[in-house]
Amino acid sequence: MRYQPDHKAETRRKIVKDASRRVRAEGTTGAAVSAVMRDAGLTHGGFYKHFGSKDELIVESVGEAFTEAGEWLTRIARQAKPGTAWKAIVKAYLSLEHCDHAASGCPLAALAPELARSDRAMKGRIFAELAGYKSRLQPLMPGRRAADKERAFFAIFSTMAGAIEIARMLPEPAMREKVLATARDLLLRSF
Amino acid sequence: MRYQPDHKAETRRKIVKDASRRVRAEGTTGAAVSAVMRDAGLTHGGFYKHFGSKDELIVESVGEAFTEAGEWLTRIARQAKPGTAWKAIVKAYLSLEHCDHAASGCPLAALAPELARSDRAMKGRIFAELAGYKSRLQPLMPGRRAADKERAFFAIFSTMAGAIEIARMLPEPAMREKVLATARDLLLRSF
DNA sequence: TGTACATCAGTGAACGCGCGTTCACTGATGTAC
DNA sequence: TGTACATCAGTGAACGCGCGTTCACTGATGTAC
Repeated sequence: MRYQPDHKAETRRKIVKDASRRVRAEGTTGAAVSAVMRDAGLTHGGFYKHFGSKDELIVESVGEAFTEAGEWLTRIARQAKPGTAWKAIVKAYLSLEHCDHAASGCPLAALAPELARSDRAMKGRIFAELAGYKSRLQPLMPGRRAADKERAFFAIFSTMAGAIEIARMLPEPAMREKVLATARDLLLRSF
Repeated sequence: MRYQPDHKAETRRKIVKDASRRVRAEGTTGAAVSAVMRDAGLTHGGFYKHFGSKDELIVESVGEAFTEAGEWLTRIARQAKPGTAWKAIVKAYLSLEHCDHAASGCPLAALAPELARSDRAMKGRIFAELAGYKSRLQPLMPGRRAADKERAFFAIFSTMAGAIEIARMLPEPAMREKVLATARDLLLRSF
């Protein structure tokens, strides 16, 4: 064969990774198949050798984004002093760095309303990805019992995603930082 | 003339109102010019008698959405007992009713990430609409000084918009209500 | 060992479609004379 | 008072364009004999 045995699988993974960044940066409609394939160094014609439809790519890209964001935040938690993991997550999530780089950030802040509008079949698969993100991060949340941690997850990620989104609408970095700091203060003093 | 003197202005306002609902329900790319005109009982050909471009309609629709949401929440505040205005706003915003009806709800929860991605010229105009929303609602927020109320506005609307967005991704009403209740609890106990 | 054929990831032209946009036209009313 | 023309909100066909998708083809490698 012309290529290594796992060449095709690697190409597919690269397409998903590139698509994941582009979807977060430009939205699900903004990330065109041809642009994604160009990102991966390929031509658009080969796309359907790897995926059955663009929707399939979108679902996998969103899954990849949740996975990457989950890895990012668990790494942050691992590097934090014992007992401060969730505070480290809040500080990293609510940073100007995250705010100004949607492409490598949390898909909730980048895409939530669009994902909520997707059709039933897709919505189910995307919800499964969100559930995976939650089950990965929930143990790092404050609270004694699992139910407390679950509530903390929802409250903390609601505030963080909303704050990043509002901050991203603001033209001045100083204004963005003000919104992020306000959300940080609310969360750090409330749990 | 064939029509009343203010007929054209009224038609334009109807187009903007209908577009505002459709944009909140389906996103800026989902709300096609022809669909918006059909909503208003017109054909798409007449669109450019009223608007210079689709972007112009989007900006005005988002402005209309902020105005409608501002009126809704100030009405809620007016009907609340003295000193509980912001709590009434939190309860109304974080209701299943609002969660399940994006078309008539807050544009932050329906559109924030898409709006953040719009090009510089549009972004400036959309920021101005957000600033109007903020200046209308900030006086109703908890806190003594204006700076406190501003921080409360950012923190509360971040949490509320994020919670509605996450809830809208969930398939079961009970799960949506759990997220909304969690965000309500956080806000009502933190200010 | 050498030739003919099979495989298959990737190419690039082409498809139909819906989009934003344009434009010649309609037809009811107002105005000029 | 009656006729010719101007106005202008709205119509509907058409435009170019980019999209998702399809498909005949390429060409390097592996296999059959």
